[in-house]
Amino acid sequence: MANQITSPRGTADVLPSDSARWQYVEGVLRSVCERFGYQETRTPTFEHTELFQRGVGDTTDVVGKEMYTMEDKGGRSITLRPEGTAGVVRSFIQNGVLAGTLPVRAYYILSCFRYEKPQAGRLREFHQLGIELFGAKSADADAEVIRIAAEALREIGIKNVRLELNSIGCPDCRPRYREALYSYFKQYEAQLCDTCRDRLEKNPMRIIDCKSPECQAIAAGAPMALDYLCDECRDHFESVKRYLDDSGIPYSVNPRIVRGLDYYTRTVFEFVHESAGAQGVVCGGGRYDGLVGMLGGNPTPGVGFGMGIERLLNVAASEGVEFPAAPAPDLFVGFVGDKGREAARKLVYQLQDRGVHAVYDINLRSLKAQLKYADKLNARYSLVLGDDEVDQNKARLKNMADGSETLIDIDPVRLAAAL
RNA sequence: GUGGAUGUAGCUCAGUCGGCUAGAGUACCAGGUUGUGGCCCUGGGGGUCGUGGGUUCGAGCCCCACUAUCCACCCCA
Repeated sequence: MANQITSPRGTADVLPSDSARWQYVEGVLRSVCERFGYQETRTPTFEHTELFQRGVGDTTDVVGKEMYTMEDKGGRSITLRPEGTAGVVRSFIQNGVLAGTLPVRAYYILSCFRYEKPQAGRLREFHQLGIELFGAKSADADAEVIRIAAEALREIGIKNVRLELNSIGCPDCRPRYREALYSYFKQYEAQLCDTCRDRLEKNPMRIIDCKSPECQAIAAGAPMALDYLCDECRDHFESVKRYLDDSGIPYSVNPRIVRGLDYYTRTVFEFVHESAGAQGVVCGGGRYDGLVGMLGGNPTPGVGFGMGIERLLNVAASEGVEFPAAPAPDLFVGFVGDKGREAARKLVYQLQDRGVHAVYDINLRSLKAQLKYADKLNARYSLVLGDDEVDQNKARLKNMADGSETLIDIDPVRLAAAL
């Protein structure tokens, strides 16, 4: 292993033996999204750095210290996307999508990049499903998006997740709240941790999220965003809760959820898994009514979420969720002797041309080894061709699970029908 | 970025007080059975003991640095 080139830190391989799980999960997510009327969109892996600075926010950790930013040969500053929303918004403004029929419903499955210290459930390249719903400001949109997340988790078979919900207000009411927070924390300034003393000026809402015991104790008495909502925001939040009640989706209001991306307004939510360690947030999202305008489009409301595929897989594994097995061959064709070998190859070609998953041993091993191989591949049926079979055009079709055999003509049409 | 633990075969791991050519299970390959898988038996291939340096007659084991993984903080998916 000394000179072996390894994968860059924080990246992970999906091996052939893992890919069935990925495909299954992605398939479920796609079908849920499409059933709710969402269409897939794909955007570039890298964008102009400014997009994220303006969209996600300069003061966030994600933009401030976690981006993969580089200068390309033309002297442009480009950045590997750290999240999906900004790119989609950029694309939809640029291509006039938001000028068409509203609402617009879109989803994507893509990888994101953040330069963080890797740990379980946290990679430098990770994959997420995201959905975005543009052009609907009513709480119906928030409820729809949350319902999709809940349905996706349910269909994958994840049980121990809880939905946590909060409203962080809008540009009308947030300044009042910010001011109240500021003056509250100001009186305890000396007791706050170093980072929180910093946050006091920049973004006092973040102090609420601090894990240090001192800050937590202070934050316990801090004013809550919910108490400072303007009438519209309060009505909106009440409606979201009511629609969720109608959906039978349980939730708890957690005033501590503030989320680390600046574009959120009003509704923010997280689906948190019980078991997983510190990285229990499987899905997070919310409303971002100001983002389209901030990025130069006509002001258009939006709601969406991101769901981490790796975390989904981790959490599913921890709950013992069973995924469908990788596809196994329908038929393994073994052979003995040159005549058998020729016949086996031709038969496999004919079956493959008819869409049958048929295989033979291209390593030309002993019959015993061939059948061991068939067993490893989990083939449903096997067949052995030798001189006798070729001469009589008949072979014994063997069911690998129970060992039963039936005599059958060596004919691709009959065989395909028998499998 | 901070702190802690760990790194021996593809995988899971033993390896005593520093002492012969570094082991087991599993996986892989072959044979036992010249044309029938799973079970069993036999044999085989596979290691720069994470990397580099140091101590020592001698290092997988002790010391230092680096690196990677895991865990926690932080942040978030």
